[in-house]
Amino acid sequence: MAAAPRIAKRLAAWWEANARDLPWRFGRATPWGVLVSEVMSQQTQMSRVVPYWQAWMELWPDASALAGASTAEVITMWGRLGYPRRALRLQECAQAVSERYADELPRTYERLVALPGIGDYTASAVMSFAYGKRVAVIDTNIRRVLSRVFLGKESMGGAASAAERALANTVLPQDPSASVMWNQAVMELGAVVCAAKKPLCERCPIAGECLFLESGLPGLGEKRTRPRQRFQGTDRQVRGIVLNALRGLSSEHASSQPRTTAAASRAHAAAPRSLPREQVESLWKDHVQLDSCIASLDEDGLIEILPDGSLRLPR
DNA sequence: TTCCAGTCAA
DNA sequence: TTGACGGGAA
Repeated sequence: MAAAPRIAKRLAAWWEANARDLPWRFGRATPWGVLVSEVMSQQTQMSRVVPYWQAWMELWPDASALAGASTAEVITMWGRLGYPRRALRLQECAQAVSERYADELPRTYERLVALPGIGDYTASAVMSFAYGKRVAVIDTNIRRVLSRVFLGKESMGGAASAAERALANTVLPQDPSASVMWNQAVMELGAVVCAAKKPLCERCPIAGECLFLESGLPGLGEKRTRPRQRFQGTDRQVRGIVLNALRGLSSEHASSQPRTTAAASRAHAAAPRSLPREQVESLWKDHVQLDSCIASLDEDGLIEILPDGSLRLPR
């Protein structure tokens, strides 16, 4: 770890020259905007997040604005970002911030992590990126980079171990401002250079300090997470199909892309229509699975089932 | 096929 | 600790 200060210096220079120009970076977003970007980025590539974040923040610039939106509109604006329960949690989070904290995002980790949909990563990211506090951020990129550089091996799957957290805290620069840049730079390096399967070591600013490279990339690409569930034919796919059909109902201008402000206004004004049972059944051949998914969507609060069996987004 | 700025419930 | 939870890109 003695090399950490030297690595931090190289990384800082690399960050200054190579940081992607994302709209919520470089002090251009409010703390709430930063939080929204982090929630949208959970398990989702940044490149896909940008247009959604811009449309979202234009429509709902602060927590109280989002708190006052209809659930149907929130789900519609979430579009095809994936994991739509995140949209529900984000609105619940907005309502909590609006009501409990007078529309001002809390400034402590403990209060942030207590909000709906905000876990350890997002709370830490907001503390660091929005408030400039010295907090170790632990995400999949940082875990991979730190494990490779300082331990010379791949990080294991599953939850971050105590050892990983200790490492992250040990190598984090003492100066708060430097710690923020460190978090962002390490994360960025993991995203664009120190990739999971094909690291671009020839373009890495700290290749000369990397124990993993020095050891010959032992176990690179080795399966270290449990096998992922196939998507085709799963409940996740069916849920997505049902939800997408309902999203298309909210307004005549519905689309899978982030809508314009004007179109969003019309969606807000229009009462969400419902999808007749007959059309619901045409969505998926296996009706047992279909009904199971409809029930789970209902339990999640993502849809409503009307007495006649038709479906709609919650009002 | 795998991976991606994770969170939550069981 | 494990499984469920979207969808798209390489």
